[in-house]
Amino acid sequence: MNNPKRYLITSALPYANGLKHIGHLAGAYLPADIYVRYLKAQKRDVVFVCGSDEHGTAIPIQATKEGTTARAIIDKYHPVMAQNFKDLGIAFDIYHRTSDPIHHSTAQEFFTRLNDNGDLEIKETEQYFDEEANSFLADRYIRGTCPNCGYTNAYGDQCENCGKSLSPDELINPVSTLSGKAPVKRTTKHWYLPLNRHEDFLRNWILKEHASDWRSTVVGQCKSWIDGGLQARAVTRDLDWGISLPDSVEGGKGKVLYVWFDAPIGYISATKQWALDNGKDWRPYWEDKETQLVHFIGKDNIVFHCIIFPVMLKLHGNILPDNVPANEFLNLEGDKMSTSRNWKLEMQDYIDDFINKENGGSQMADVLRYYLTLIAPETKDSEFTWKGFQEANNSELVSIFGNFVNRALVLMHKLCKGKVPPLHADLLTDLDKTTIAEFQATKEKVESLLEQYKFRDALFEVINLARTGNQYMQKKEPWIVAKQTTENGQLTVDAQQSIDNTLHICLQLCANLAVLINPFLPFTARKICYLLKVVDKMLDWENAGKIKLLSVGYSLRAPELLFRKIEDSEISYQLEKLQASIVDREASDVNKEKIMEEEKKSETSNLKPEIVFDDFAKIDLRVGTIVSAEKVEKADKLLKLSVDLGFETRTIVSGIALHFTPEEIIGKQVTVVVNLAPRKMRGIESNGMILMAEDNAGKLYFIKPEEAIDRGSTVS
RNA sequence: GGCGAGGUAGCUCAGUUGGUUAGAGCACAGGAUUCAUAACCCUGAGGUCACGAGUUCAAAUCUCGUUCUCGCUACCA
Repeated sequence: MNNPKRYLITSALPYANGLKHIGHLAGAYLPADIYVRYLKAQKRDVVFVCGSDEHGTAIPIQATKEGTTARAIIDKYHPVMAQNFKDLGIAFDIYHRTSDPIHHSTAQEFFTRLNDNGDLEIKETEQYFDEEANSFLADRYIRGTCPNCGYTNAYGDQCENCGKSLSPDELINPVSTLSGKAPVKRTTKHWYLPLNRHEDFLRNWILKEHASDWRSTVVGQCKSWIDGGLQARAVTRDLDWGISLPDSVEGGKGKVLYVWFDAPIGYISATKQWALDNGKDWRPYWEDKETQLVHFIGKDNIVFHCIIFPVMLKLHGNILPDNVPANEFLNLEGDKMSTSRNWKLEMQDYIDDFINKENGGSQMADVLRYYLTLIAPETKDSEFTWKGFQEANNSELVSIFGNFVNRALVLMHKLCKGKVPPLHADLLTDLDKTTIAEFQATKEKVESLLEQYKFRDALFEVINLARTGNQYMQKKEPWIVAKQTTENGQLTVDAQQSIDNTLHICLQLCANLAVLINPFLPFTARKICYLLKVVDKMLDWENAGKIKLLSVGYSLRAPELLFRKIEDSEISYQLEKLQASIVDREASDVNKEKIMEEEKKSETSNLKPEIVFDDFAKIDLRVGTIVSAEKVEKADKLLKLSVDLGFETRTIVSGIALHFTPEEIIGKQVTVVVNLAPRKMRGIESNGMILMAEDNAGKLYFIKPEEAIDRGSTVS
């Protein structure tokens, strides 16, 4: 969109169940903030919204973990996250929260409109129900054995141990965390968003219209989803934490909006609240086609912001995003960042260790902003290393940028009496002119790159201008020129004029640097303004490229350093701290194992319901011998076995391929449930089930007779 | 297993529609300098563009295969 009337910029709503790390910052918040600061410096009409995502089942779960209420959890994390962003210079126009009444009403209205228009479908499904607690169970309230790694305490939506995402049906031996009992299946009614109806729209909109201006990772992932077949997606849940369905909806009692549905609507309600606070009208931002909507997110959020939310917006009659510049992931010191594995650098930790220290201050926020922009995962996963952080600071921010500003000010005080020297226009050399021309050239490059969301390259251009400044100063050598004195020790007129021109240009360059660096390093830009004794208004983007930002004869402040060096000791401290967190984690693993053991014990007292002998007798167990085994094609975990039971040889499909190779199990005797109803897996009919035992580590063992016995022997 | 993104100098990354000797910054080496935070400036070294075929006058770039990393997704009685 060329020259839109107004901009609406969003950053992914962080989930209010814990502190966020610098991967989140680099992915969704920092680039958005840079973009917004750039637009605002251009005096564009722009609103930057974000807020805490406070619904979903992880919140009450976290509450249980911390022994408190869901409300207390969000009230605890929301202000901390808001403060973290503020400390790091992320300047949202509003940092809202989805627990706010205005959000509840907005989300309910949104649902109602879609429902009234017939854009939702209602389906009845079976879901796990806890009879004792008299409640349907959200995925997170069901725990059981992970089918992937055998971890016995996996959640219904994801296994914390191996990270695999699950559905409750996949869990082995599911247990309700409310009562500790095994849940039962019960029918329930839910509203669905039929994405499948919108395939043509999505194909056209993403794969055609935005094939070239969206990032390839984003288009690729969307294509993958669309080609995979779009499914109707449940919009409601049986849960008590979240946004209730409107009372007017029949059969909606006890149900809430699924968090994925309400969260992005949070962008809208945040805009409403901002408008209320500022006496504005929120509607044009979401309804006028001349608004450019941009969502900044991490790659894990692509599907929601490019497929699901746009469908919702279209149905509801809102504008669609103009771009969704999703970032890839940021790794840390050679490994993926992960909250559960404790391998991370939280914003709070950085703030504590670098900003809120004696030698810290908000300049240190800019250092992090600088390095994260430098290594931003714009096209592929990238890596944060403490060594890289130190080098970026010491050899670029300190040595090139900070040093240029400092030497310009120091020389000015020494050679120009602390005042901005005049510019003798008739004496400008070619070098002076080309250097001045660089101001404007850099401005244009930065603009062009920022508008393509290429933040890393844009920042490089600014630093490069500082580098140009150093080169310029080196060639002009004002400190040498200052030695051209007359016999009585006075500086010659020529020499003074040369020095005047050189330093005038260097100082104007400093002012330009402040304007250009402002979107990236806002604290630094303001500090330069302070040193140059100009008001922040100078930072308006239209001033970039100009040579008349500072008035001749104006006296400036004594130089102060913009950045300090980061010592080796600070880096090694951080590395040790990171290593220590793993040790902690291992210690907590030991605890986890203890917990698991205790849970195992409690499982023995929490057995499955009692059955009578007849129930057991229904099961026909036989001993058989595996005569052949092969991997099932297109399945990682399945082996197709032929088992000789004496009276017949059967085909049985078993999910043990990750534990055993076909060769090593041929000839083994096994125990088989022979009267289990046949079931097709990956197109192959399985006629029975091999009995396996599983240890704490998730390792599988065959249940078999101590000595080889006749095939077909019964087991009872 | 399927799909998507990626693999380019020691490190972090660029390489537009295939077109001379593949680029930048940092780190490294040598030189110069001293206004400046042992900073700056100049010069240099460095890469079988993951691997193997193919198309072409010409391939980092296009096609096919192999392999590794990350993400999404399927199979688990």
